Amino acid sequence: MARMSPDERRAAIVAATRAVMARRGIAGTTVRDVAAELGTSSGLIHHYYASMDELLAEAFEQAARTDLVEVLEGLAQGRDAVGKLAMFFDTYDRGMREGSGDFGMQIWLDAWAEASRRPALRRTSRRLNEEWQRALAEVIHAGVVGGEMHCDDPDASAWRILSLLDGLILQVVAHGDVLTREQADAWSRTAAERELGLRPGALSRVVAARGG
Amino acid sequence: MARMSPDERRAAIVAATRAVMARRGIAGTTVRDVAAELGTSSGLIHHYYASMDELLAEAFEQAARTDLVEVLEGLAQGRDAVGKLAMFFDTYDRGMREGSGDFGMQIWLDAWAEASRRPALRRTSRRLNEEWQRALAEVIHAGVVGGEMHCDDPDASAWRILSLLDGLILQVVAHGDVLTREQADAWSRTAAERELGLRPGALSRVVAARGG
DNA sequence: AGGCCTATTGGACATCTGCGCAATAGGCCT
DNA sequence: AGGCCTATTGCGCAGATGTCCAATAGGCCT
Repeated sequence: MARMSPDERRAAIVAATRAVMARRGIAGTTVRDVAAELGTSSGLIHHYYASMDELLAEAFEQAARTDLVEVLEGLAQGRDAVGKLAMFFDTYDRGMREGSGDFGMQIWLDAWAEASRRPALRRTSRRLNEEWQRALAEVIHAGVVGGEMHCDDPDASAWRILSLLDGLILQVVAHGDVLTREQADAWSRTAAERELGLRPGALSRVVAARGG
Repeated sequence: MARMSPDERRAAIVAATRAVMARRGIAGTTVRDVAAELGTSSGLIHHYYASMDELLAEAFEQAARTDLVEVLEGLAQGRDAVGKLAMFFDTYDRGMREGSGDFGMQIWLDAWAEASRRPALRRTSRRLNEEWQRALAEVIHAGVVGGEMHCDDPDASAWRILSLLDGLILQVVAHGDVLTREQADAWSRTAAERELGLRPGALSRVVAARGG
């Protein structure tokens, strides 16, 4: 394989790892799979990453951060706190049905399950979850200060909204059509409205869905 | 090892598998671990179970059903719908901190993650989750009919309460002390009270916690 | 007691895993 | 051109895993 600069090579390795991860899940991704995807030798991967755990954590970090950034950008587009929150759900829902589809969420299920066995992965997964929660908590706090929302404990509310979303999506991804994506989306918005003392429908979809 | 009847031996194998699963998770349970736990040879396991997949599915089914039955029994002890619901949270919380501890929930994380790859496991996991939801929905329905609660859609409320609980517990099990068990417990009760139009504290712990 | 069924053993086998290492080769610098 | 740094190779190692199999032994039957 062509000789690359360390930075390029590291990026290429992580990209290949993400591709394999999307196909086989985190637990099912091996050094040799990544090397094959990249068209290089397995030794090369260890030249850049001391352990598989480290590589998986890095690849998961990037994949998950891409989603997070997307949601944060959506958040920034809202003009007030309620608008930001509505955009949050919009972006999240769109990412779920377009982006990497169910597989984008599948890696979260894998990460949560593998967290107890892989320290590096646990730290990454935890940190990203906390970032999601913090972003949400900030919007809620701003909404309370601005008089748009009522909430005693923005921190707790953020965890509840996020955890409900996680729990609902989990059913969709793991169990197929027990719940639909539409139900998960609508129900989490409804719960957030109640959580923050908003009128029903205040967090409805901002932009109409594309695919019907 | 003493010679046993096929029925006894099968039961013993599943019991040993459950013990190992509680310690190492589903993905981390190997034939040799089970054999060691049982004090027999690994060959014996395959004499009764054609494949490891089959054994894991069977063991998960039994472990998950044990938890479900425990919660259903707790449910039955409540005198009215609100009391039943409070007992539901009590039993759930107790099972979480006593029984197999965090690892009792770890097998659920494993099951959800593995569901997309193992059909037998997916069916089992899905069916049991639906049973949890149905039990909750029935209590809510009864509470609405009896005038104790207000709820437009008991089915949806049951899914929301369950999914929030799943989502919160997930953080506790996967990420350590991001959230505490106590917060997961208290917050899910609070959310359920709001969901069903109950006064704050209506679903508080029935029996005082033992361990402090 | 003798025979037969089968529960049980203990290890072999092929495969896969992460990881390490000596050898090779690409490319920038003087 | 020559030299040096290091990206890259390709294989080997040790350990783990699921599965299979010939041999052993326990206990019910006649």
